[in-house]
Amino acid sequence: MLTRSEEDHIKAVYALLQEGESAFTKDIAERLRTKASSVTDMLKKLSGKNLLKHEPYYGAKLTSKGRAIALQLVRRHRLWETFLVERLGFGWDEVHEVAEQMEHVANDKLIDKLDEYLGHPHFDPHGDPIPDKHGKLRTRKTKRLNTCKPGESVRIAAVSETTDGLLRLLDAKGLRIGTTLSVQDVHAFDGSMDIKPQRGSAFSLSKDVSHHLQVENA
Amino acid sequence: MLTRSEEDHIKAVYALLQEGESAFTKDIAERLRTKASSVTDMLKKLSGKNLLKHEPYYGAKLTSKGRAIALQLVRRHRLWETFLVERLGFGWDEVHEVAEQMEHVANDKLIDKLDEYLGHPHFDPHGDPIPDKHGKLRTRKTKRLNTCKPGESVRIAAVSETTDGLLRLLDAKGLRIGTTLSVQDVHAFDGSMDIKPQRGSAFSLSKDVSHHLQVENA
DNA sequence: ATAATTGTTTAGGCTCACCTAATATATTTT
DNA sequence: AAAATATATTAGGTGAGCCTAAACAATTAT
Repeated sequence: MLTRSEEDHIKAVYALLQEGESAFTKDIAERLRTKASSVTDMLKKLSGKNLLKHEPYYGAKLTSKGRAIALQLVRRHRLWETFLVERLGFGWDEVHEVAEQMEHVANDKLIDKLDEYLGHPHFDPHGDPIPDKHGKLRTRKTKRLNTCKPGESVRIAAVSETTDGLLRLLDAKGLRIGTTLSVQDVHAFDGSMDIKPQRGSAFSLSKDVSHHLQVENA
Repeated sequence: MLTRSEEDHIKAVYALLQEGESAFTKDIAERLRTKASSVTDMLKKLSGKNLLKHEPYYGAKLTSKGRAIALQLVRRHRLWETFLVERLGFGWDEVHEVAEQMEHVANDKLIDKLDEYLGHPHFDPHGDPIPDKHGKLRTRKTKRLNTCKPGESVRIAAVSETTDGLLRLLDAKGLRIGTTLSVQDVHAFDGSMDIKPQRGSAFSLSKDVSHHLQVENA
């Protein structure tokens, strides 16, 4: 049985490894709004429990045991988010905080039943894949919108969930999961991009935004 | 913002005050599976936050602020129990532990939406009343089955939720919330009672059981 | 009324998860 | 290559929430 803090650290390491090569102390601390020295302590502790490998000064990697736990947490988080949006009628920009708390409720039967109740969804409201009972993730070939070239036609598959200002911005522009759009122009100067949704008129997106949109070929 | 432990203590005090006159250190400790000295510490702390009055050696009483918090927790707990049974298909004997965890998820909007989703229920799966948003409880005139006399005809309104062996026993005997039954005989020797459900044949219940059944006139 | 028992509080200690400050290592700049 | 900078670890400290043991208060039995 893990404490909440242990779970949070494992999830942070998992998330950072998803984003890049390694999970560094500093980045973990930033994500958890804590200090690097606290993270070092916890990495040692988790290392002792065989949930991750901590090479001092070179970051952390999860063991398979640790990864299984992280996937379990991600599963819980995304199932609850799905519940909150689809059943309780929350906006997709409001659910992260709440799910962050709910994911720590530890009861396997609960999650199995919730999964069933929701119809075994494969993706959450932000388009992120929900690991199944065994930690298996459905993968898609997606790329970030900012890497697309003028002329490409793509569908929005997922949005990085961490920033809720972003979600409100997308709402305001009428962009959501499943929206199809074509890239009209990319401006080298600032990386901004002119896009045209399938229905609706063209407008431009900053690189900050396009970078957080995962798209797949339409 | 209260910690989980603070919330647990307030709920324990509330529950004990419901059952009897006073909430004593020892009983709180027992309920929380902790030690009396730890409870004393916490009572001091909560006293300082004006959530309860602690008369040393004479137990604790909640202030109105403390009672409001307790009712809030009871509301969360019973709404989640209702969700677990009615939506996820849990048995009524399986939900206490899980709800014990879920009740600590703090988000008012979540509880309001859950309440709405469930259709603003007034009673939980064990027949216990669910406080509304403002902490108001629907009251009924119930009595314990063991206080009934032969010849009385009553309906089961609620079952003390704390003992899950009891709930399984009731399941096995076909007794549930809403079941109507008549009292046939009461044996002075052991306080056991012969009852006959409206449909089905008569059998007897120990005082241990009848004492935990809240009934109302049929 | 005194003694024994039961329950409560106080005193002092422990662990967990954090912190700051100091030190060590790695990386980047000059 | 040396110096400056960024990041990580170690050392030592703090508060929360628990603990045990001892002192204290109230209740019950003799």
